[in-house]
Amino acid sequence: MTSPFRSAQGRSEDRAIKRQALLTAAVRLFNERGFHATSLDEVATSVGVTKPLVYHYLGNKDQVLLECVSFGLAQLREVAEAARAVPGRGIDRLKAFLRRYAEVVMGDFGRCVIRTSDEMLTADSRARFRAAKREMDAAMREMLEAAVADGSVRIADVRLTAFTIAGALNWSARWHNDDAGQSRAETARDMVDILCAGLEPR
Amino acid sequence: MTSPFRSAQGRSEDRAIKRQALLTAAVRLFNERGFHATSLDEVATSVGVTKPLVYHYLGNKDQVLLECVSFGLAQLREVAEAARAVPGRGIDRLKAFLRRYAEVVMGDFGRCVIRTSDEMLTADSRARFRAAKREMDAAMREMLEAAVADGSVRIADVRLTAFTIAGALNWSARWHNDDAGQSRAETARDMVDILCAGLEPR
DNA sequence: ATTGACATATACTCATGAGTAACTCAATGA
DNA sequence: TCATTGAGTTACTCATGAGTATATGTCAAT
Repeated sequence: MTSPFRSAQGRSEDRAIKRQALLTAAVRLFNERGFHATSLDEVATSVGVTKPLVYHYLGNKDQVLLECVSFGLAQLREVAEAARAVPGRGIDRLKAFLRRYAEVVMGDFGRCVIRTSDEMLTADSRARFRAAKREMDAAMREMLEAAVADGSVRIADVRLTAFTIAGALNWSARWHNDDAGQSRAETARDMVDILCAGLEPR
Repeated sequence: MTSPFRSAQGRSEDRAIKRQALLTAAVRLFNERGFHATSLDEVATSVGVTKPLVYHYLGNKDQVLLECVSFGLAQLREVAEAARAVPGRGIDRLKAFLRRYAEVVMGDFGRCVIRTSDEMLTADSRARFRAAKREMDAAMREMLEAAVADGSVRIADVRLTAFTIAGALNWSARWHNDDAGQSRAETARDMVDILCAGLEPR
């Protein structure tokens, strides 16, 4: 039982929870209807509050979107981080990375990263968005190169292979449906197997 | 030299040319700035005319977009048609199809197909758009199944493989740049090799 | 009790962009 | 030569949605 008199900390936790609820509502609507077709009014209403509150917690529409994609990109960064610690050969780390990458991309914030294209953001936010995406791309290439280096895969063109694999996984953000067919984890596993079948040396 | 007195046919050719010019201008801007961020005013101005003329030739904004994606999907349909006539094993037809598919997807109208998501269209147009996309998906699966049938590839899950390959190729619509790096044809060829390496039986 | 900080709402402003009415002008055809 | 048609324009209407000014209530600390 918590006391009804919330401490300063309690209040700021409260605020963080509300913030997150608003952010999640926003990202869901963005994914469902598209960013431009979603008004902040709708975001607010979907949580039972009014628009100015969205500005209070999250700022203007551009900032809301930036926050959503930043969150998604942070999840992807964590996935890369975690994959580096996986034991085994390069390809094992790579596969672990790709699987978890795909799982994130099928989630709310990951989907938003994929569906958001640069022109939706202001010049400022756009620069940060692109930088974070480049970082992910670099992480993917590094992992490919490490696997090449330890001989667990054979790759002619790392850059193109990275784009190809990323594209295949990213696209699941468009078609995967949680309520039908395989789960995210199953889908991710199978896609990764399909993609990596051609990488292992014969 | 054509006569300055254009015949009825000449005039309707003229009209078709102008129509196409407007459509191309529209698709380029949609790709560059995004559909919602592009006004029909800008489309008109980019060709040196005024907005009502766009309505005169192409109809409302939804119809313009539908026309763009229909054109892109028609190109893809042609590609599928042509690939069926390619001689050789199933995998040869498949590879020919995928290469040309990728090339289309890196072009103006193909890119627009990829970048357009359902919610941008009215319910009516959306239905037609989805139907055409399903048709393409079916074509891709058919080609995979044919290659499985004649033993030139081994595939565990045709549906998922189709999504995976399509995703990898579709994504090039997002990153490929005509003015830098490899040409469309080179890029397409190399992506297809990467993707098919894992399909051929060992 | 009083003050101040924060949460939340009402009720606006303002810009933008879709879509249209209505006009002009030129060529075509009877 | 006059009527018709189609190309193209100007100058609007109208809805929507981003963003804000300002009011109100509520809690916590003094």
